[in-house]
Amino acid sequence: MQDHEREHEREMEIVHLLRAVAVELGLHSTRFAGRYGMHPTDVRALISLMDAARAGRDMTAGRLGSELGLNSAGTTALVDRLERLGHVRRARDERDRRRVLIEVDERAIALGQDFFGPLIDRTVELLEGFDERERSAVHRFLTGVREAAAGAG
Amino acid sequence: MQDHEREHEREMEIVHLLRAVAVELGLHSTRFAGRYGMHPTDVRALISLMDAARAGRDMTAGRLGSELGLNSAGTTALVDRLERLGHVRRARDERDRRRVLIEVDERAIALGQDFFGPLIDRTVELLEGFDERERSAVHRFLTGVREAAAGAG
DNA sequence: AGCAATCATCTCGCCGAGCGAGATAATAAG
DNA sequence: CTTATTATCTCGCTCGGCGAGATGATTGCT
Repeated sequence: MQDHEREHEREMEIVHLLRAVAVELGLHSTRFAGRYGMHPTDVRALISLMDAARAGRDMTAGRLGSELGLNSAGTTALVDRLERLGHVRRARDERDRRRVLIEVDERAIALGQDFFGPLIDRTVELLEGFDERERSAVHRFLTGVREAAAGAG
Repeated sequence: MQDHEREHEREMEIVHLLRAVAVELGLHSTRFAGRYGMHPTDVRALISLMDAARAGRDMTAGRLGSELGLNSAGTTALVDRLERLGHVRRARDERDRRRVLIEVDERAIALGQDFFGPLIDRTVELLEGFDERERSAVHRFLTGVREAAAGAG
């Protein structure tokens, strides 16, 4: 076998690893959802809401729905479910009273940290064993894949 | 700001990048599903089936369902859908006639390659710009995360 | 061999997530 | 001030997935 063939196999192995990781992370979210009586979409919604909160942006019902690819009916149902579970609150936007702001409850945030925290910690530990050039490689790889996935299809 | 704090921020940035990649790959699968009249579960099923085929393992209805976290009723419905679309065939296992082997149709494989091929190619190209130590870093990172996600929760 | 227990899949009836169409209320445009 | 647009919600429906249980095939026990 030639060198460049061997190299290509090595690259394909990484591609399959990446897919396996994506699947595994999906399953992890699903376990989280199931444990707290939610569905995958609800978890994705909480993640979007926490991202927005961390970035200091406020989130409306409509924006949440469009990020998740839901139409308005589905979005209303989603927020109803999360509100019923006590994970979010609805609040009218006083500047534009057509809009409904969705606020995450502090306990939902704590729940998410309890569940995803260990995984995040393990990942950070892993990265602490890397030197700067290796971390940079991981960073470039992930950035490149994200752009390829967002751009393709 | 201290050095180790800066380093920790860099590591958390990678953690968030990883999550973003997982989300983006999920959305990409969803687009593929929507384009061909399928649901996310159907795509995951085809991926499992192709993985098995590539590894030379044959896949039964029950094993497929358990990999996807479906019960037997849901599995039957899933295989019905895929069969109706012509993506798979049912075949009795002649060694153990209780079992139903699921075979992927060649055209379904071609479909998947058409859709995921460009993304895979872009990823391989990306990796070709990496030297062996960098590739090794990416490989170790993905392996570590996969194990952490599989083990946690 | 013969009968019970187990296993793999399928059928039936139901629940609930998400969609399309359209209603309602608030804001913007003319 | 009337009309168009925007944000959300309501209603009725489809269909993926579940629980319970039926059916057919295999294995174990005696």
